Formats: sequence, C-alpha cells, structure tokens
Amino acid sequence: MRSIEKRVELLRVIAHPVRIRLLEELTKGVKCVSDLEEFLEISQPNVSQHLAILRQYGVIDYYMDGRLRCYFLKDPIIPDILEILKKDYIEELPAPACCPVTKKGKYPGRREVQRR
Amino acid sequence: MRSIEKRVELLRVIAHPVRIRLLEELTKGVKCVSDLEEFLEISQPNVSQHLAILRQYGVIDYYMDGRLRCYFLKDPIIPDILEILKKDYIEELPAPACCPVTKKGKYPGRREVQRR
DNA sequence: CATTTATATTCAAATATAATAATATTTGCA
DNA sequence: TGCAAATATTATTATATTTGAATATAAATG
Repeated sequence: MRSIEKRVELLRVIAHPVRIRLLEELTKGVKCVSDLEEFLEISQPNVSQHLAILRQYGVIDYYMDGRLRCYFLKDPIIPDILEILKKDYIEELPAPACCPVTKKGKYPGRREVQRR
Repeated sequence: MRSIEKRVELLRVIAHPVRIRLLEELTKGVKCVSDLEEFLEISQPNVSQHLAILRQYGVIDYYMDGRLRCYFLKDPIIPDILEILKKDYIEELPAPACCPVTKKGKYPGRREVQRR
C-alpha cells in the first residue's frame, strides 16, 4: 500500500487542469508531444514541463519513434481515479443520526445538521 | 459529471497529508474538533483551518452537539477515492506495442521503450 | 556536416499554499 | 451576568507552484 506521502504526491501531480486533461487524453492511447500541444492548446515548452512532472513521479513514460517522443500511461491507478472523478454521485452521504462516537460527545442537545 | 475545474479542485483539497488523514478518520465516523486535534497531533487552529477548507469545498459538514462541532463526510466520492488510493496495483500498464495512433507517427524506427 | 524538426531545460516573475502566533467568537454553565 | 471550554479567524512569514521567455539538445534529412 502506498504511504500517505505517496498518495498525496500522486494526487498533487494529477490535480492540475492541464495534467488531468493530458492524462484523460493518454487513457485513449499513445500521443506524441506535438499531438498533445495541439490538443491542450498551450505552448510546447509548457507541455514538456507538465510531461516532465508526470514522468518524474512515474505516472507516464515514453518511447522514441524517430524524433517523436510517444508518451503513454504507466501507473495503473490513473484510469481508475479518472473514472471515479467522472462518475455521478446523486446523493450526499447521510448525516449521522444521533449519539455519535466522539470522545467528548455526551451532550443531550439538538442534533439537527446546522446550515450556514 | 463534474467539470475539469471541479475535479481538480477536489483533488487539490484532498491532496494534503493532514487532510487525507483527517478524511480517512472521518470515514470511520463522526469526530469533533478536539478528537481530531488529538488524532492528527497538530495545533487546534490548524485543525480548524483544514476543516474550513474541506467544508468550503463541500467535502464535509458538521452538526452542533452542545459546544462541540461534530464533523462528518458529506461528499460520497471521498470513500471511493480513499479506497482506490490504498489499493495495491501490482503491474505497470503495458507499454503500447507498435504503430501507435499518433498524428505524426509514421516513422519506421525502433519502438522499444527507452530507459534513462 | 549544416539545417530543420521535435522536444527539453533553465530562469525569473507572479501567484498560491501552509504553518504559526495571536486573537476572536460561541456556547453552556455557575 | 460572567467565566471557561471549544472552536474559528486573521495576519504574517515561509515555501512551493506555475507560467512565459529564452535557450539548449537530439535526431533525421538534404
């Protein structure tokens, strides 16, 4: 199991609008840098910067195809996370009813959920 | 479906060692601030700051129990994400074999994965 | 072998995030 | 009403992240 630090690291790497779109695109298949540049509509150096971050954390890798670098997904957790993020959740989790298990929670007062 | 921006926002909110531990703890049940302070071993104001961020983005909510604030999970995606992050993935995703679908990829050269 | 194509790296400026310390607010109770 | 417990807010400082501009590198081609 990944350590807390590794889990945070992974989330931080995915948590960027360019990188999440880039990863969505790579779940569909291999892409070279100029393909990604066209798709993402950002500058080529910026694409390379984001690719470098993703590669640095082991999320993606590439192979050479002539002078192209063809990038692909490497970490198998990525498609799973991206899928969950796209899923629709209809209901909020139910507010716990009464008498929760907090260490100090012995008060008899109202227990309705407060709204601000 | 959440927009890209909302997905990034959610990931950024979870992607912090204190907040991920806090959320793990809340998946087990309701907790008041001083319970969390003890569990997280950080200062009370800092606990409140992290709780405020999580609440601001609709991830958690609370109800009053006397002078306690009892916090609980609200966004149903949280347990799912936390579960995936803890899952063990044995294998890396397979490197695509030959002839990938890149727009410019017409080169006949070697296609083995390069290692640095 | 010089040029072109594809991509990467470096640096600096702007912005965002986090922790700490100090203080404020709210609630229940004597 | 006044005090204490529980929690929140604010300001400050330190640090990290992001982008754009400029430049560098590496491979193929003529």
